Amino acid sequence: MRLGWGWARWRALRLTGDLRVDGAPVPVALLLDRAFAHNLRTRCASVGAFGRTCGRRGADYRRRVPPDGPEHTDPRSPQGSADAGAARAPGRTVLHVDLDAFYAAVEQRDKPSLRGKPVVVGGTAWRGVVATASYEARAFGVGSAMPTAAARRACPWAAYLAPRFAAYRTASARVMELLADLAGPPGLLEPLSLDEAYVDLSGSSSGPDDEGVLAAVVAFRERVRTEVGLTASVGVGTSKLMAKVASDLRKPDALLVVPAGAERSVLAPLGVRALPGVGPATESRLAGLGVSTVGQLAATDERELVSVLGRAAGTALHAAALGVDPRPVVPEREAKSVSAEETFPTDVVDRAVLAAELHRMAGRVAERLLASGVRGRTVTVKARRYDFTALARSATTAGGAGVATAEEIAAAAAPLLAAIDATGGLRLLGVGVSGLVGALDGLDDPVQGDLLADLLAPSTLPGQSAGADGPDQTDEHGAPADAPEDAPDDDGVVPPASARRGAAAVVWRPGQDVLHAEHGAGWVQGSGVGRVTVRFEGPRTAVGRVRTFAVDDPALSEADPPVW
DNA sequence: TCTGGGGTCCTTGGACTG
DNA sequence: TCTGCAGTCCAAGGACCC
Repeated sequence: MRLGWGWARWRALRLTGDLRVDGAPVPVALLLDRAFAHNLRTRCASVGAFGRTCGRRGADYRRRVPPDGPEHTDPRSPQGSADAGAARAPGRTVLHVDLDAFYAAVEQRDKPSLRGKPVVVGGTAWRGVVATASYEARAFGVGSAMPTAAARRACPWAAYLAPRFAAYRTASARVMELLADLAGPPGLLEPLSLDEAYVDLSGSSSGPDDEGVLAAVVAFRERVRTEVGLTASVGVGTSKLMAKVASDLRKPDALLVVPAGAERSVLAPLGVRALPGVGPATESRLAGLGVSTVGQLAATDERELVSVLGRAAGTALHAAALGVDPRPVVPEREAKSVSAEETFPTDVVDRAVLAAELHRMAGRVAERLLASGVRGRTVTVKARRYDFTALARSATTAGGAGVATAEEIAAAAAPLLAAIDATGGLRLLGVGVSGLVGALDGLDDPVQGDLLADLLAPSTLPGQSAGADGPDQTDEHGAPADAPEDAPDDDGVVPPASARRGAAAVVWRPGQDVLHAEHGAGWVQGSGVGRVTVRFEGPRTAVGRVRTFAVDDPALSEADPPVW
């Protein structure tokens, strides 16, 4: 790694130049804050060796890159991004944030005795896999999706823990709040999971290596460290693809910037698995074409890729290999399906037992559908046989009503289960609902009466209603979570911070319909009588719906006092 | 050796419809 | 009335992600 470096004014060690990846020079800007720079010096003999500390993924990545590396045509100077940044046109600035070994890191944070020791979070039953392994455990070859039994053989002295999702959700929510602060009014925030998110800062920057952006990201990482007690890897680039690749490239606890114009030269030496969407099957097919690196993929005729991978994957992968990814950062994404499934401790043959399990899981699905205010048109029963073969049977309900209750789901699923051959036993059974339609869909404004009345009811006011079913409202120390800084809502209106968070139990009664959202968080926003936005959030963040209604009711306009 | 749970998206092929 | 065709919907399965 040939680098120039210096302490930037935001208290970070800034390294710029060519990162040599198995012989191929890759221009990058790498920002290390003080704490990580210290770790780097103490853990590694040289900067060039620090990939060694990154665990299994780093080792896999190196194996996939051929020793001679692909052709490299980067015209940039070793001085790197800053010079180049001044010469190019403004482009998108996208961040990918990934909390390092998230579940295990939360456990180590909350249980000091586990710090510095191998920790494995996942299924602790005989049939289970690893959800997350701490980096100390990864050093022994334990990785995600590995069977728990295999992990125990590889690292028997690790602490094996069952997941504590409530703690993870609390930590994730706090990090997302910090990210929302980072994004600011012009930025877009797209959570992907509890531990990952994209942020689009295009509106506030001139490019990925804009100094203002980098200072803000360094400050964000410091807040994650001090306020949440976790570390985050951040990639910054001109697209989701480049941001994601950058954050994966040097985790954990690193900030890697790919300047505009450097996309192809950064991607070219990487193995094809570095591209999101390339798994074992696609990697194998590409190997059949003699393609093992992204550079080779970029040089492959797109028609050949389409013939092997299909139209969508072929064209998308070819574009990705060229560093092209136009996907926008989308702040609001509605879930498209809700499902529940379970692997039995031992294979089940008894039809009555299977039916009872199916009904129980239908109840779990129904709870989440109701909490999110949606119904589903298609019911799918999924099974895995004793020999691990998987199959699914689905049916779409006639008419537009769909299903939502446990009884409706179970009734639709029963004939699908009956069509499944359970001879020899099933090891897994699941039921899901897709083709979701919101209970609020198709209704015209204005909404009268009960909706707003319920929103204004004391039990729904933020800070007054955190019931047992509400979301976690405390930080990791049990103290009340801070409200985020005031920020304009959709209409540019700034409601009081104290009114923006709450565990609202929203009940809506337009006509005969009743929508309960008390199983999730009802996040109430508003700018006064006349407009109310309700964000329904289910038990999983993936299930969320937002609707805005104009409220046209003279009686309500006299509500005393308006909440905000 | 053993392989979770909850998702998304895509492809393929058949049925249906105009 | 029959056939061909294109478009759409649906079912099933595969691949991938975290």
